[in-house]
Amino acid sequence: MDAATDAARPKRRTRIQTQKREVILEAALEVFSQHGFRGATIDQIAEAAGMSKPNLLYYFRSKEAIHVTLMQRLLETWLAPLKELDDVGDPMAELRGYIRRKLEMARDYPRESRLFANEILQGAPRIMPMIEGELKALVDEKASVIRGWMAAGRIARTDPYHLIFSIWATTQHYADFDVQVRAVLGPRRGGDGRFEDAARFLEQLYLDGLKPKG
Amino acid sequence: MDAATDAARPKRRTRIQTQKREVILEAALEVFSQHGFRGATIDQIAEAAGMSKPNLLYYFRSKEAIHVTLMQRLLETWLAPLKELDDVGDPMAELRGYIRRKLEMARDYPRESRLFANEILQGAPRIMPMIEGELKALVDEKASVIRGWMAAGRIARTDPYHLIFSIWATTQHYADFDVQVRAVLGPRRGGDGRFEDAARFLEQLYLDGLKPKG
DNA sequence: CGCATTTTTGACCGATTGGACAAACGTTAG
DNA sequence: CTAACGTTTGTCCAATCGGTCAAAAATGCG
Repeated sequence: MDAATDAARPKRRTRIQTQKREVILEAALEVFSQHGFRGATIDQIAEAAGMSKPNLLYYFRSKEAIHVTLMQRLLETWLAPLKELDDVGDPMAELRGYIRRKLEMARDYPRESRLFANEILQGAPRIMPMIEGELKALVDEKASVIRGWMAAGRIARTDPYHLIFSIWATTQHYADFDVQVRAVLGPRRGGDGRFEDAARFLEQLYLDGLKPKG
Repeated sequence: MDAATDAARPKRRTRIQTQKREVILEAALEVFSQHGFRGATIDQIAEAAGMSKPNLLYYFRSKEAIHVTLMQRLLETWLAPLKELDDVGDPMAELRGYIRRKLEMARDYPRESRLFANEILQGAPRIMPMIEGELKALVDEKASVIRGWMAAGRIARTDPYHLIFSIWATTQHYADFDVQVRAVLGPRRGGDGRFEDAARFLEQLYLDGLKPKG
């Protein structure tokens, strides 16, 4: 039951090991993000990686080890946009930039978003420590930055945590609920332009809300 | 591979059948929402329903039949808040009411929200027809209502579809990503008050956005 | 080359899964 | 009582799962 920590100490790795582990992780991202952890099978991942199951298990101890390694790498990518939120920049421009970056990630890395969503939905059984650790620490830090902006009267006073949640929710929605979004918008409005439409809408929402001008 | 349509034609049902099917569906909601479709086992559902596996399979043909029946019922509950959005009411009050109702559903029926999210995440393999049918039709109708409000200058002009998406995303987030929300907020801010905090934040966001008063 | 190490594979295993089935049990109407 | 029908269960099965293992194949190296 102990967490399979393949990256615990820096093991010596041959060139082939490094390569193949990369191939496996890419294949696992594809499979896990489509079927979830329990829904995915080692055979599927092995096939997607172009190797036999025992061969795959030569590079990773277990299915869980693959998943843990994948989630660790993912979290870095995942937190990057928030890390860029800069204390000294213009508040509204910083927030707009953050929303734009998150929306771009939903567009360009939907598999990563779904993998993450799947894990959280199941109660984060394998990554809770990372949530309570790195992720919470970063959010606390940035919430504090945002609170500073509010105290200085540079943006409206509100709850910075729920502000961050709302940005996560609205942007990741376009990756996690993609099939629903496309089905509802239909072929015309649901085509390539939907991310631009979303960006325009969110910009207006976070800027002025919905109250009519006047 | 044909959809198990237990409710296709109105089969005769004894009192016991009606009762037990209800018990099974409640148990299935609990189990499916926690582990997803593939992660859940018939044994788990049977145990949660207080009966043996063969007994459960006497009332439902298969695991998939349970899931389909569950999703059909769920969709009704799920669309109810949007159905209440009233053309003739005050636009901002109507939208605020809709957000409130959706947030209450996230608070009071998180299992239903997670079950739905899980299904969409996997690509909606079992409920795509309902998404493209009932759900899309209702959204189209209400988007048209909202567009009417915009044309009349009663709320700001923007994309009504993405407005609805953003309300879904921000409210359901508190059910689907609950463990993350609670972990980030910590025991103090993540307690019972988090839904009221969220309601206050969202009300302000949808009303005025984040621009400082000036 | 020859030897050691790394990589790959086929065969196999125990556990779990969704589901089938017939027999047993309970209930009710005649 | 008893025949008919609805309900429940124990047992079983084939398929699939994650993972092991020993042996073969490939590779690196002096």
